[in-house]
Amino acid sequence: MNTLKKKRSKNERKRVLDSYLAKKQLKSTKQRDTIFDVFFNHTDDHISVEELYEIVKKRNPKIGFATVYRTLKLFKECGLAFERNFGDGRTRYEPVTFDGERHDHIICIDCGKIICFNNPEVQVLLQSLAKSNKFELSNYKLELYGNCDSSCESQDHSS
Amino acid sequence: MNTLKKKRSKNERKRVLDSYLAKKQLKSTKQRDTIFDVFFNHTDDHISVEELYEIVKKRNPKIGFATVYRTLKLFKECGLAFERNFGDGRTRYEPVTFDGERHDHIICIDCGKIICFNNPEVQVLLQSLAKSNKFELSNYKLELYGNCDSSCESQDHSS
DNA sequence: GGTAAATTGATAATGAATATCAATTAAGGT
DNA sequence: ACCTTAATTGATATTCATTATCAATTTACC
Ligand SMILES: [Mn+2]
Ligand SMILES: [Mn+2]
Ligand SMILES: [Zn+2]
Ligand SMILES: [Zn+2]
Repeated sequence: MNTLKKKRSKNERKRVLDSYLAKKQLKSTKQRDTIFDVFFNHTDDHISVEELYEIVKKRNPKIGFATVYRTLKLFKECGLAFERNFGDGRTRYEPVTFDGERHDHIICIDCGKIICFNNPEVQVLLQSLAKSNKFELSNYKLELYGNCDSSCESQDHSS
Repeated sequence: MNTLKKKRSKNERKRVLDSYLAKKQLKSTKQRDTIFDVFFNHTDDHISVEELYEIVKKRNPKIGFATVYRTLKLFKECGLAFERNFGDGRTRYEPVTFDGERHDHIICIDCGKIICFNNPEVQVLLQSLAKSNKFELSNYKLELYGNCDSSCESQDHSS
């Protein structure tokens, strides 16, 4: 992803957020700006609320974690972020990328590495599976767990 | 499932539990017997700990809910029960059936109805998907959400 | 029956997430 | 710039499911 594209992305996101705030009669605040900057400039995906809060605090120590919770939920509501719940009990968020399509994850049970994937075959198969059970599929949750390779065991991607 | 088969199943389960208790130097207790009976005679699948506790209390009001938690975990450890976590924040358990194979679920977002399914195609597809990402697949979580039909909305399967 | 170790159940503690609420701040009109 | 109003914030309390604690009880074995 080149610089131009990234810049455009940020502006687009800002526009999405601003129009959502206007539509819902919400206000633009310094705290939301700060969290916006930190969240969308963060390179690592699938950050937990606590992790993001720790980074945000460095920029502005006065921001409370309730605000971080609230703001991430706001990003989710306006379609800028996905909310994730892998098995570890802490909610994580990741930016919605350009295409905006859903995707699923492969998680290494040794080092915590997470790979995102979007496989159309899976979608088709699950759709027909639901149909054959007389269900109208509206959403699904899919997570693969395994080992990424034999050399990752000494690492630790968890916080 | 006829009566003979069900009876054999119960005896087999009892044997599995007893041999596990022996192997781990655990003890057979009245409480474990009661919870065993209630859990494996319960027809509805995917029962929550709280729900099971309420039924167990009718049989023996002195049993504490900590014991129900502990015993369901015991059933899981010895391979007699699956532990489930759908999105509602409460852990559920279901008996492992004869074949013992894993299975996944379709959940109606209107009435809470849950259908279990075991589709070999899914397994194969996910296996190859993991392989193509250089992962050794060891487990996965798959839940489909949708509507079972148009006549279920007035019902309520939640507790 | 006696002994050691496992079990139980009442209760406290945990931890992530949400609710509360007084003080602050943003936005729009004047 | 001031006023008014409603949204926002952050410290704190609360919720809720689950786990930890621990003295009293019960089981298994001799
Ligand atoms: Mn992802
Ligand atoms: Mn099932
Ligand atoms: Zn790994
Ligand atoms: Zn339904």
